[in-house]
Amino acid sequence: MNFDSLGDWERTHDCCTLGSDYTGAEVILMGWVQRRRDHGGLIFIDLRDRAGITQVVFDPQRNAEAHQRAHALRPEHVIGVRGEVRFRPEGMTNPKLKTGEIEVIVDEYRLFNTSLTPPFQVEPEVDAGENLRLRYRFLDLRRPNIFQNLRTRHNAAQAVRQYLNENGFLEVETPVLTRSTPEGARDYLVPSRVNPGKFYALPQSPQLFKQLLMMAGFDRYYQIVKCYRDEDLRADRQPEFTQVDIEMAFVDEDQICRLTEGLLGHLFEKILDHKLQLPFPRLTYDEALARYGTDKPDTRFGMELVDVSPVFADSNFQIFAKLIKAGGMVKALNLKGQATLPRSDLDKMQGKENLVNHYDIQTGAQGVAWIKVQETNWQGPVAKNLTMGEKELLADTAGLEPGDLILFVAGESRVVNPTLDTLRSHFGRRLGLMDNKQFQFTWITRFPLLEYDHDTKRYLAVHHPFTAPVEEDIGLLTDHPEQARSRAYDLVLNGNEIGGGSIRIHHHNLQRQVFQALGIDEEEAQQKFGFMLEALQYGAPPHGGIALGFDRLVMLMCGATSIRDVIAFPKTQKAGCPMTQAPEKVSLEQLLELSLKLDLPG
RNA sequence: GGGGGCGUAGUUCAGUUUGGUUAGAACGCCGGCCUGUCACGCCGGAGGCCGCCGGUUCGAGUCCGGUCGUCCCCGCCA
Repeated sequence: MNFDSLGDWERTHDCCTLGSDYTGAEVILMGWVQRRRDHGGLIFIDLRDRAGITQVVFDPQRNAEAHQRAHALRPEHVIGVRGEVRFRPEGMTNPKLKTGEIEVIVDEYRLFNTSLTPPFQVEPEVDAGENLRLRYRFLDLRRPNIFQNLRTRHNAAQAVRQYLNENGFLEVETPVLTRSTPEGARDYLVPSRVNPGKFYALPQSPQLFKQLLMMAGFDRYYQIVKCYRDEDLRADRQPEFTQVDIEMAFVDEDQICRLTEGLLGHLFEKILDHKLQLPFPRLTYDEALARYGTDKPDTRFGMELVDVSPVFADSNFQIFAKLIKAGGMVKALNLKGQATLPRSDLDKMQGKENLVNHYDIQTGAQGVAWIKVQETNWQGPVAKNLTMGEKELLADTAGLEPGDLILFVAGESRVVNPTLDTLRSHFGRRLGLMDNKQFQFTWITRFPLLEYDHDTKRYLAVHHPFTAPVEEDIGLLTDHPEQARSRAYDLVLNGNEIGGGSIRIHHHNLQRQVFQALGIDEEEAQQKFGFMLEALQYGAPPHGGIALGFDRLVMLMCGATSIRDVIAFPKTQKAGCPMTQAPEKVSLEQLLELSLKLDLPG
């Protein structure tokens, strides 16, 4: 096959622009062959570029040679055409195309390149397995739907920059090769050739650097930045991901929340033409857990959890009564009007195995009890064991009406809450209460500062070790560290954690006190965070910030269900890239240079 | 580390429950015909290590064990 060179051709338009007001114009278009409809006589080509599709026509009477050659065109061949824009004949317009009123009749055509038959069809409606799509990502990215997502991502990044620039923020880059920090996620490590036996770590976030920028007096910093965490993947987790990282000096929680709300308001208006309701509602961590069973509630729908322990504490329903006496609780989920739910669905909630298999509940819950509330009687095994008074109390507490189905889970809070959270999400989705055109933000505040880790038998920072405790709780650090609340906040959107931050510690003594509570002794603190402790002694201003998960945010804005759909070249669940085959072995020479020796199991 | 789903033509899938002729469909691909199609149409054709290894069996796509890949989830993710 002979290829043509570009020659002196310059594109005049993209494949989305031309319409009836261009008729008669001579244009040059370039792009990929989407489809060929070869009538033997006329040949129609759908020409595609990133902007759209334009139909071009090869007519033997217009140019016999071009028409003859066009028989050989195949999907994904790369061509340029010079021709005239003309109206389509009466009744031949295609309302599905933006350019559907016109077509380009070809006077001259150049074949720039051919394509092998693609492993999957490069069309929006044809689905292909994700592994194949990632292996041939360059083809997958030609499809308009995934390209649109990345365009939205680009626009979103620009809108973020615009807003923050206008609000006095400086974008500052921080190192990607830095030192390993002992707290938090597993680090990605990079061996140092010039310092044998020593390693850099890729940053889990620019946390320390952005605080140091505040200490440097930069006042307002931001960065759209890659972060790296060597943990297992999920639909909304990649080993490298992007944060909108923000830090401000001389601010408290309110100011950071307001700034974030302004930023997101700007972003949603600019990108989706969607006006957000500001300010966002706030829930304390304790409230969120009580009402939704999770610290990242989906507030697009109600269906809140109700603590019904008082109903059962002294009831004849022995299973529940005993669990409560043992320090447990009974919480309920009132599914309004769902008394018609088939018995089989309820049977699938009985027993650990059923819950795992049918509801993806892996909390260790033994089962879910239920009552179907009818006009005259209440159905279900629980109802029989309740007195009239208990029934009244229950109806009152849970707002029961005829036609309702109420689900109960009893036990320790760490089982009850996540179980009901999963059930609430399950039915929220199933009953169509999760409208992904709706964007419900919620702040979650007042997280615990520390939590006890049973494995390492010490306290760990819930957020990170530089988070300030609530002032009146500082006294608790020595004797009841688990009771101290933090000045941390998360931002939740439709049940997804899309951001989090805190007011930081800016006093040397308090930082040492928190390290102490974390079981980090003076020597270790000096060795690992010495530079930070030092900086705190040279006039550190009050400061705080937030980091937004940019991938998740864009995912939700695009209506996607995985952040892989908004990342150009994402990784699979085993953190591999099917296209480049990364990660891959390296040569012995490379290892030697780094003073490394492999010691593989098996 | 653990639980669950999937793996069959280039692709998306059916077939596996209950083992038994030559493993099917659609789209795609190849050849031919076709001057108004746009999911073009019509005729013809090619295309299979049923993920891999082992076992049970007279016989395995189908049953059993293992393994690899992929997806969802738990743990983990300051």
